[in-house]
Amino acid sequence: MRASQFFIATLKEAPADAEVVSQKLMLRAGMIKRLAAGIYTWMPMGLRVVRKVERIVREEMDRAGAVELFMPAVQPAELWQESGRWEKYGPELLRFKDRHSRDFVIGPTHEEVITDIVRREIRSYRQLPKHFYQIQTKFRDEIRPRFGVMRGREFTMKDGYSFHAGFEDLEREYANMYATYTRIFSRLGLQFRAVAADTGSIGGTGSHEFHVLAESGEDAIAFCPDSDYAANVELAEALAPTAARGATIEALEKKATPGKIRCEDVADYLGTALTRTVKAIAVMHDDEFTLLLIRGDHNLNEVKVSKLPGMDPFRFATDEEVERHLGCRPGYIGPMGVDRAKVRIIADRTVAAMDNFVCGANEAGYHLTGANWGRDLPEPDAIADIRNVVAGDASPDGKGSLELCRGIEVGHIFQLRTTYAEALQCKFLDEQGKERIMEMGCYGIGVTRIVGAAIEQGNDERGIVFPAGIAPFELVIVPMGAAKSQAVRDAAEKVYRELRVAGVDVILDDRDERPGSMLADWELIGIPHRIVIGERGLKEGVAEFQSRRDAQATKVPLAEIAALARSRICD
RNA sequence: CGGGGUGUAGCUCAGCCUGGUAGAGUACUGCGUUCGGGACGCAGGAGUCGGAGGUUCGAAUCCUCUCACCCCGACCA
Repeated sequence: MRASQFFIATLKEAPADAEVVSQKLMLRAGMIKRLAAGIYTWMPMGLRVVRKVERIVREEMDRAGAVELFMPAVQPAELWQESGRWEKYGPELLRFKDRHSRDFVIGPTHEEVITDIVRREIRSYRQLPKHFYQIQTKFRDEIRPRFGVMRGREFTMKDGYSFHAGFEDLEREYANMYATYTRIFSRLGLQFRAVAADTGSIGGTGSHEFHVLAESGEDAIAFCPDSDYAANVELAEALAPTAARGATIEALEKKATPGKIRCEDVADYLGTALTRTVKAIAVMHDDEFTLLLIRGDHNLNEVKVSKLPGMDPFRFATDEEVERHLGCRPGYIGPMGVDRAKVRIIADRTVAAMDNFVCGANEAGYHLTGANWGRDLPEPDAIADIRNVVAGDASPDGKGSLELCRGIEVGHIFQLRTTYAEALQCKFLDEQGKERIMEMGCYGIGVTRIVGAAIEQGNDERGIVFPAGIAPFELVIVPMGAAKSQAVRDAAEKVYRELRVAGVDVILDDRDERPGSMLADWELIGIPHRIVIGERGLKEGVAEFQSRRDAQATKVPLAEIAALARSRICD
């Protein structure tokens, strides 16, 4: 490729609304153009990256035994009504009517369509198992699109669906996909981690998310460095403390804490540790008022709470409701002296094991110190895991302690079991000639999100640092002052020809820009390797080779530079 | 949807408070000088000031409505 024929449109400044580094760099490098909220054009430079990601995904899916097809983005409402998701999916599902006012959707995912295909095509256990996948445009009408291509409304996704005669075979394919995804993200050059995910309404353990590790990630991940345990923080279990409750040493005392509402402030004011304080969170389920107790330094896990019996759905109580049930406004509420016939108290496992703690006095401006279960107040009505794990917590697998990191979800594998197959009556005949419902798995990869995630992970002050496998070009040849020097032009053309013949994905910058702006452009775009050819070097018969991460260029005899570049690219 | 903010040239923004000929940088075009780290000079093209209505002799500026976008909270690859 010659730069003059290609399309390069870099920007010195990023549009003001760009938030994360990947979005800024992609806009500056001219890879994407925003058309509407969460909707982007992939410009030629960016599209090359998408295509390279797709190619790796496709190769590995094919190798894993999946077979590619291509389903329509536009889908009739009937299928969605049949699966029940026409009602359940909510406003994220983009719906519209055609000219005959028939209802359609733009597919946010393709379970319905693929299940419809399979139920029509597959009759016998002899045709199973089968794994179909596609790389397709999806549309999800996100509440708040942001972070450019990482949470767009229109995006490219690889979605695969496997169909099985029985659960054991689904488990086999699930393991196959786990391995395949691991291979894909490794080949993409990403630092990632597979984590156990919430299986929501389906239940069971059959779901893993693959996260690219990045500070800007929207998901928190708990993992154990001493084992392979990793889980979404929403899911990671906080074990009960192993140490038993201590002796009730301190006397219960009421202390004035004027204006101190947050646990941090109370602890500071009383000169005690934050870990000795207990915060009470008032929630409502229908008309039932419940106080949730967690240690001052911990955070409530709403997913865990909503899984408790009689808590789904719950909401936070209003100030007025708090005052009605406790006779005190929020900030000083606590479990002490409440009417337990009307107020249920659920203590986090950690809180249940605390002694001599600090809590609100249910009187504005006062907290209690030296509170003890049993002596000062009845034991909680229930003890449960209702908090987020924190770094240092014991790993649920008993093999050490947890650490936290942030991640961008780029893949998700899921044992769907028979949910969709049942709704759409996707059946087959088994060996006994008996009709049975198929077991299903689904497997997604956010292709366009990967581009953003890779840049979040690979960038420096000069721009993008792409993993070699997905950069728009593997190598760029930058001739210095080509307009003036026939020797430079000839040398550049010769090296360009050699590399092309060798099968290198090379771009020759024949734009005759000033050296500074050419170099700055290619660093911004993140091309992994470059060869600089100039009069200065040619006099000594050398050109320069430099990889994107190298601090300095290496001088190489002109005759050898193509071979050197080839070997460096293959590393 | 609730709360906050912004709409002026492709991009970054000034001008608005206090109404009076629409600006700068960058990008683009031409010429000249420059040419190994985003050069410089001169000349030029480029904007329904988000839209509609109103106040006024006069509105980018004041008022009302509206649309779009962004940021903070509840969804997902």
